[in-house]
Amino acid sequence: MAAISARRVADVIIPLALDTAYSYAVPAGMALVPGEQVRVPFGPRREAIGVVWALRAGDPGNLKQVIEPAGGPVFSDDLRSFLDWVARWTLAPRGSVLAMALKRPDEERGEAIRVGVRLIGPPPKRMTPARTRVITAAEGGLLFSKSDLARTAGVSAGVIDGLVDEGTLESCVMPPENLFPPPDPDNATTQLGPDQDAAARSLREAVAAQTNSAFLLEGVTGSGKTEVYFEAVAESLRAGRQSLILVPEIALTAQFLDRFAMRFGVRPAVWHSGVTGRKREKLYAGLASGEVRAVAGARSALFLPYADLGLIVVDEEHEAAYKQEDGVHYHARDMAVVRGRIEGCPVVLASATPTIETRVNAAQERYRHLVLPERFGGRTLPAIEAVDLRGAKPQGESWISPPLATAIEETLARGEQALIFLNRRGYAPLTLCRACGHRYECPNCSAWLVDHRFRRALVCHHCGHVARRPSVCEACGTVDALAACGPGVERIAEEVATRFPGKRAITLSSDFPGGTERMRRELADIAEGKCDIVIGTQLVAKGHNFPGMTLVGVIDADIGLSSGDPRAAERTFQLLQQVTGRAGRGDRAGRALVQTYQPNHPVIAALISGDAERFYAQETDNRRLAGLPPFGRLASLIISSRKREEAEAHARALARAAHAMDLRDPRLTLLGPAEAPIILIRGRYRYRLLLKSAREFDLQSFIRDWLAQGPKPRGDIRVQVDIDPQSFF
DNA sequence: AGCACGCCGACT
DNA sequence: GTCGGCGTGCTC
Repeated sequence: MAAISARRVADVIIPLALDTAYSYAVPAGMALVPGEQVRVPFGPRREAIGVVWALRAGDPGNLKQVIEPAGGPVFSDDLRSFLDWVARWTLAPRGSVLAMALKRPDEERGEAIRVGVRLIGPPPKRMTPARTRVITAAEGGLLFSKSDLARTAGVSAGVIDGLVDEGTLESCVMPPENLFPPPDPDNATTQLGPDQDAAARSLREAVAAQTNSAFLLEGVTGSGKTEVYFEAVAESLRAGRQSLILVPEIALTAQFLDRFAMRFGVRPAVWHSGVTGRKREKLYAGLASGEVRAVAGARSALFLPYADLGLIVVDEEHEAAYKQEDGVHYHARDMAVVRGRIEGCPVVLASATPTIETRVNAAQERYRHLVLPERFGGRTLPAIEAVDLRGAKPQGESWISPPLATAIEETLARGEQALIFLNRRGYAPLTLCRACGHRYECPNCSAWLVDHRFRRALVCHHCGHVARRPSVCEACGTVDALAACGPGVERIAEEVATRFPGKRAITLSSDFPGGTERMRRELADIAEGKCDIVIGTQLVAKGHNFPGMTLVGVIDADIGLSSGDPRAAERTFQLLQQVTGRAGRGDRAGRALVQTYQPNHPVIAALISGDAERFYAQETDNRRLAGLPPFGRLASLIISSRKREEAEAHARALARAAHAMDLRDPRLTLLGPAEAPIILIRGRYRYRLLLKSAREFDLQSFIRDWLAQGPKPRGDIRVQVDIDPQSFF
């Protein structure tokens, strides 16, 4: 009938750093649908697997032909629109964005055949105790996997083989294990409080309506946010649709998965970049078929090919881990909102400390704001006091002020635990020579080298450069004249050891020797009260629970306040709020002492007064006045090269190009090159040019033009664009 | 990302 | 003469 339709052309995107779709002739008789994966010839002697972005009738001319369909999940219209949108927003080639969704499962190996056995025949002629146990365990004729049956009967696999030979057991092929048992929406065991219930009802209604909307679900730790959004997940399950719960990388813990299992009877499918091999294949297949109903995943889970997405939750939406800073630069929280809009499903952003961006979106009613006002257990917040270091400066090599030292003594005397927080790894942030004043700087980044006494090394915290800690000054040759300046957690540990002899102290930082396993054991020890003092970096502020801490001491609350980042104040406030919030046990409120040279700084003052709302209001005003996000836009151009001079020269050339284009537009400011330090990451020198513009100005088209008209990167130079998180409603 | 082409210096 | 270093540009 329709012989003409045989002349079809497929526009294919290849998962490489290419933005253009390439057209291929579809051979007569090959059935293809848009979104299907295909194998195509690519270049003189290469084949590639790409995705059919569009199919159209047309003259194939002398186009190359599609080789064959390549199997795997079909990329839905929604998913392709989403990938197009992300590519446009991030100014990345579409192929690069596709590559994030198309990490091909490893070449499929044949399904491993699992052997199962079943009781069928008469007992064997010769009975033994081991054989009796097996027969009893296999009672009922059900199919058991060989290894399971051997384990439950307490015998070795040989006994089972013997029974198969006797004809008592029959061996057969096990059906493949169901890796993704369906969660049960009606498995709830706990009752929600009235506030939780009201919030849950709003979310359930939005999920049931199957239309797009965004929510900010705000509630302090312990207010039961998770239980509330679990109700939205349950509603999505009842509707037969899929749910995605995005969590910051560190939060994909057994703890979270068990909590999910408690509510739904089974754990959710898990996604992060470490999921490989057969697990990954199965997840892809299960997502495409709709069999996988709930996924908990890190930010990259946002790009998976869901068959029918009914809900996206972004847990801890304020977490910086949602921002991807290499390859395609994107913010998963914001892209989640966009995917929800395209898929037509609700998006829930949950946090105890929402970002300013999200607060503003809620205040402007782009997001619906659901608030859980109370701590569920009714636990009181700790009393927070400032220790003004201008008056109570510790003497000499000491960093613990007299008031803090006294508080620690009192705490230990009551047999309770104390947490000492300093967000600085290593022993000392600066090393200099007492004889000539020479400062040890990173040869790559011009940052100070941090003394790591435990490792006997000077380390750059920007690029990871490591040098042996010298005994002779590299500048003047004086022997043993190096002086450590300022404290890191290792140095605090040293002070704790001399001040509180006989007490057990543990230092927790990302340098923790012995890996995750040892860290887990130490954390368990802390929870059981086997430790008196914990000293830690921001690692102790998130994730791990310290049930018995009654005192928190902050050694230097001013760290982070003077950085040029527009989010520095907000981040510092949230970090300090989280860590001081660790003080207190179930039975009574704790106490937090915060050492600072700037007790009147808005961040410190807000922390002490506990008036977070006032702080956020002030900070929002500041952002508005300064034209910073979310009221203005920020973007960075990241110029990177293996050669430092190349990166620097290109940054200068781009800055000159901006002036040549007469872009001294008052709406747009170019910061740098002087303001930005060069840092070395994974062997490449990175240079950031910051661009600031007024809200209505189209930063993206400007950058696109600018990059098109400015100097072309030559050789090894790469230019990447990082558009600041925004609102999309 | 590959892969070819091309233009240079060092070798059988 | 040609082998191979890697800088540049293209892939329907």
